[in-house]
Amino acid sequence: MTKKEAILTAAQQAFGQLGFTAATVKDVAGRAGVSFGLVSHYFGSKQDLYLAAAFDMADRLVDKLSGSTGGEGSGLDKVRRYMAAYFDFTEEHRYRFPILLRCSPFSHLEPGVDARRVAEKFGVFIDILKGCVEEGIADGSIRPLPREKTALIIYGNIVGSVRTSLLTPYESKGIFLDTIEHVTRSLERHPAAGGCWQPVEMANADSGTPDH
Amino acid sequence: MTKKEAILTAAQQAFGQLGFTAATVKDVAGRAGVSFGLVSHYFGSKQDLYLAAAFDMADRLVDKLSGSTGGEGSGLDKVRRYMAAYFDFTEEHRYRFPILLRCSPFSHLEPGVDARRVAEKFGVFIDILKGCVEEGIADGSIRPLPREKTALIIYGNIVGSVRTSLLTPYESKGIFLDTIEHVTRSLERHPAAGGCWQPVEMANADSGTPDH
Amino acid sequence: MTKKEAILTAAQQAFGQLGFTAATVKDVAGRAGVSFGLVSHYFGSKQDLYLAAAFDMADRLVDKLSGSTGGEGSGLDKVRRYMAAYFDFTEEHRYRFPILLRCSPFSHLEPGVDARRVAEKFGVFIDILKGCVEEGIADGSIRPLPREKTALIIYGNIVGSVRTSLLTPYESKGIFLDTIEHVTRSLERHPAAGGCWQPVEMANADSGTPDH
Amino acid sequence: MTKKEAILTAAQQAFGQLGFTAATVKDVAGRAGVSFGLVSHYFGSKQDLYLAAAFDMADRLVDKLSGSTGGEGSGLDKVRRYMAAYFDFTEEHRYRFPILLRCSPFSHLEPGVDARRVAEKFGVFIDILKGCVEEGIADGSIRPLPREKTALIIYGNIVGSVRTSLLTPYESKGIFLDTIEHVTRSLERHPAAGGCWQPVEMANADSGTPDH
DNA sequence: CATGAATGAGTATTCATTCAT
DNA sequence: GATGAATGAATACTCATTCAT
Repeated sequence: MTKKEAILTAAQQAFGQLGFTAATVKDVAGRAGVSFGLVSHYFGSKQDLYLAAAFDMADRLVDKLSGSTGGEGSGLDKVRRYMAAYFDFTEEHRYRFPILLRCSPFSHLEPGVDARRVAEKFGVFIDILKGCVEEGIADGSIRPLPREKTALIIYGNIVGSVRTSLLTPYESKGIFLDTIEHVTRSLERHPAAGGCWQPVEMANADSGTPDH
Repeated sequence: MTKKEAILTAAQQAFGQLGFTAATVKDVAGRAGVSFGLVSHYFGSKQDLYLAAAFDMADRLVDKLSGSTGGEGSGLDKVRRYMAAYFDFTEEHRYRFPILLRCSPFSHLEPGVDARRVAEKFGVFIDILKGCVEEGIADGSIRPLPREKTALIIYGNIVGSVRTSLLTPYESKGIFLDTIEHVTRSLERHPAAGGCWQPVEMANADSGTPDH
Repeated sequence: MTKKEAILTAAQQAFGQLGFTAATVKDVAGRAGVSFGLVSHYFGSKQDLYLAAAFDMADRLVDKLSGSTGGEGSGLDKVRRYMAAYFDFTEEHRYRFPILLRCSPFSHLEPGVDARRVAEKFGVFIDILKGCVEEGIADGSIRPLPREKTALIIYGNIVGSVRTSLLTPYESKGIFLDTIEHVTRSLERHPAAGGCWQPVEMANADSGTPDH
Repeated sequence: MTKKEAILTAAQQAFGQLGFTAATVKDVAGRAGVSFGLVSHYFGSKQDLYLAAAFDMADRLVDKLSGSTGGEGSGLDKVRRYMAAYFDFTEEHRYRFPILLRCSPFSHLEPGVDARRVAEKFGVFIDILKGCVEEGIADGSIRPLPREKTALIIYGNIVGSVRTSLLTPYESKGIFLDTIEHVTRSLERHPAAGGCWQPVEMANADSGTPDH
């Protein structure tokens, strides 16, 4: 790993734990094992570093979501695969993911962070999910529901459970799978049949092998 | 309004907008129209002020939720009334509520804030909701589901939609009512009948008359 | 004890322990069990209170030294009685005396304290001692030594041992009596005879009954 | 002189004049001609700077006292040389020495200063002096006296005269030499002979060439 | 007499940023 | 590429003092 990569990883962890304001450039440099001068040498200002760290994680997540929602399957299946991939990603990057909880349009952006650039970047997450919902309504696996709002509600559902799992002290083992079922029950057009969708697979359903 | 109350209200707004670290005591004093010395005179340290501001809002919300979930009705009804009351509260206190989004165990607590005191305070929100779920399972209005996790998922649903509505630039008009239906569809035991629950009433269903 | 007296006593203790700058008016009020407004009501500014507290102790000490050095006896005897009275006083007022260690021309006066008023007040201590030395030289009990400097050296001897006893963690039990002998050996004109002076009596030679 | 050294020297002067609480970091930076940020960059907190400044002077003084009390001579001679070296040091560093008057176990340590670290450091001064006294008692140049207490009394004598000279407005020219004679008369075993000790030499007997 | 609300100057400390090496 | 010396703006907090009740 180059020193530049080390700085980026350290920034993701530091900002994820402490937030933009409370994390310090010196702390990032310390975690990365480099002098603090090198941070600005590579990434410029603190805000630039923050966005670089967040966007790097966002890009990885977009890749994963795009990959998971492609291919065969009903729209409802794809919604389920989207959720599973999202949850999987949070556990895969347990220490680096939290920056996305902070640097997102669903969170309070701290002053000094350019909100427009963030909203633009994260619109993609909603768009991919909305595409799955639309597909499901078209193929009959999902009830006729308002597309945009339904995507937002599901996304809120996802983030809500991620927050519960990562941040709270409450007992939430297995909440990710339950959340997928919760959403499925609400969306599915033919609950009686029960066979309109495939079971999801999550690499790290309970504990997994997180980074670091 | 006494100056002490003015400081508390100003703190709720300032911390809600900017967060614990980024908000400054000077800013709070300025919003309240008092000298900054008076802030520490009444509330001590910044952290004490932060918790006082958050707990004041939490107490108000607990009162509202307790009141709304009492009385007649099925467990599913009570879940619906809980959600309606919660959403109502966010719109009623549009400028003072956000501190509860930040100072909660579902959020990253900024360094310097005592996490235990927060978790203890907010456990009540989950407990009330869990009580409604248990009641619904007992009276047959809600499917047999894991009680604790279901309460957490619903709570995550609520907070997810509040975040979408208050923080994102996405089009989310009416998302609160849709979220209630989303949760209802997922929980209800007899979807066919459709009559196990009563329509909810929200004082501020779309825009309302927020504070300030 | 009136509240005014309580404030003065509290000030002597607080300033003695913490010094002028580090002690606070609020702390003095707290020790005295009165509101801090009352302190300035009675004593005006912090500096005025400081000097009032110090001068009150100084006046008590001057009375004691004057009383002890009067009456019969050789000059050397009077020097010995002066020292004994001084040491006695420090033990009698163990918690209130230290302000005199701080507020004296032999100490660094903290900025904000009027040095002239202090030097004027404390000149009396040296003058009384110098009078004893002069008497001793005249009556032959003390060697012919420079009067002023000898008084200053003895006074330094006294204060040095008081500091050792009150402030240091070093083993110094009985140091007051040894200091008197140390000074006597240095001053006496006829050491061989050994009978030119009377034994001193100290009320609290080792531990005593200090105030508070 | 590097900026770091300049800060240390400035701190010695500022703390010596004003004391720990009253001296400000800003003042130290101003005297050293550097920005105040550099002070914490090099020395951390104000307390760390205070101890660094005091211990630097203490180390210099220990070196001087050790050097002066080594070599040939009776124990009484060594006590005299110890005193001469001590007095010499105070005049050599007239503006930087006073911090040792403040930051010593013989002074009130201001709140915020670690008393144990100070007591440990300054125990050496007493130990060296006690060594000389013991030597003198052994070789017969000093009367049989309690070793520890005698060392403490002499040390108090020294500090008393230093305080008189440096701090008071009283006429004290030549007091250092008189103090040495005062102590000598008290300690010497054979005053009649008068030849058991050598005359001391002080580099700066009256005014000298102080620093700065 | 007595209280404490209210003010604002002053201080230590943190930290992003720049720049010479 | 890499370091850390150097700066100064910003902030939480303390505290003496004033004044209305």
